[in-house]
Amino acid sequence: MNDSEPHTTSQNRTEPREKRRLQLIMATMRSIASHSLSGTTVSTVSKEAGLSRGIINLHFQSKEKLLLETLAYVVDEYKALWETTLEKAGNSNTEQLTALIKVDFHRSVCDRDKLAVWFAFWSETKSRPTYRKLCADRDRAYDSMILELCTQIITEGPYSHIDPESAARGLSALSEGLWLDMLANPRSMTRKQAVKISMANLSHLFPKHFTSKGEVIEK
Amino acid sequence: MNDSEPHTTSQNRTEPREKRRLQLIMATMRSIASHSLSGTTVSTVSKEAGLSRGIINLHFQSKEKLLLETLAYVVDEYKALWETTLEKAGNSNTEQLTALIKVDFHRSVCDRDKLAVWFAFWSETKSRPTYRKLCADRDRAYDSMILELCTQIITEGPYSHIDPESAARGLSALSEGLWLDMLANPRSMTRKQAVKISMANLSHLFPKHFTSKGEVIEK
DNA sequence: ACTATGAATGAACGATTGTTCACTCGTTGC
DNA sequence: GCAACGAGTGAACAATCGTTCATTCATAGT
Repeated sequence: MNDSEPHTTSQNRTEPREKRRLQLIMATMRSIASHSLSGTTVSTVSKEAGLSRGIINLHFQSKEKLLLETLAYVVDEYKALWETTLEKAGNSNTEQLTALIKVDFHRSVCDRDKLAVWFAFWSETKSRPTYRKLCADRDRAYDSMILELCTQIITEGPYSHIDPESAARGLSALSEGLWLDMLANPRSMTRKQAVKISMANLSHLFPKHFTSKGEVIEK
Repeated sequence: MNDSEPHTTSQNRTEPREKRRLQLIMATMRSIASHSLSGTTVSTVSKEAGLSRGIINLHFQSKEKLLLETLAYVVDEYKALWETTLEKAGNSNTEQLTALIKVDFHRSVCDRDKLAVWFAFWSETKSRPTYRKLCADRDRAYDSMILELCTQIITEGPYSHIDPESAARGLSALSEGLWLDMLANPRSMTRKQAVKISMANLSHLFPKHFTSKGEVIEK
């Protein structure tokens, strides 16, 4: 009786509040990925969700708040994956750093729709302080953790010629650059290649800790 | 007599065609930087240029074409700087690679308005093939040159364990990631630091060719 | 000094934007 | 089975979008 509901299996007329909100956030990500941020309107999102235009103002007060919650969603998801992965990883600095790198290229992070969302908001941080605040939230935790690991590994090495700050910033910048390549040129940059490049970089930076094949050298 | 003309010194009523076009492209870059791409309208651009709304359709047929020419402008400027720098640089592979890295952090490339333009369009490449084509134009020349240099240096080293392709892609990804940091967080990432990080990376990658202080090792 | 030229303007257009709200309709409790 | 509730709808709104074009005005040629 009810046909052609895009992207949702069961389309009950009334869904639990939280489920609808998530559905709309997903639709927003798809819209940003396929129409870009400047082309994303209330119409494109609601059409993507298979619902009416009014639904967005019902569940989020405005389009702007929907966009903010969409950004918050990918930020929170990244942070959550990041934390659980770090807990599961071994206690050694090398294992933790390896885990951190691999999270960056985890399937759920490198989803093309999500990458489009990241860069859409990143590119607007200069003019929109609210976006910058949310992105900075992610950066802070990530940067301080990676800096701590680099500092400890440099002491362990010892790698007396390496500046911890520069090493840490270089590592995170490399991940971001590889993300951009995956977004802009997915055919020539896969998750697998990105991991390979990142781990190779680690082995050149800390040759006493990482092999050129991306393996960790046990003590 | 004639007061408050934004961003232009002499504001003759009629300017040469090419001068006006450039003025509008500059205004577009400032608008993208301060209002973001999704917030850039014909009104914001013309206001930034201190001219009327109709001026855009007069000199460019449409807003879309103005945006495309703005992207083409930064692409061409980057390529031109890139080529002249390469010509001026020494003949050795190390000097050329160093020159290539330094171009990426040249003052005119890392101008914050231009970085905003780069990322604004990059973030839309997924949904706009026209943008992707222009960006890919830059990438092609850059990537093939950097790959060639890496291949030769690896042979010279020799660095038998390094994959040229991965090394080249890692280098360009690092530059892109550092650009993003300069855009999103200009206080903690300066051009000077970016060069330092890039050159340090080079010294870890090719230790027989580059010192840890960013100097080239002469044969 | 006067006219011809074309660059620049800005009011007006239809289309589309985000938002509102009177309404419809499925669900739940009695 | 019926009434009460609330999630969802979509026509209508003012505002703004990109674009058009008759008009204005500075400049150059005679």
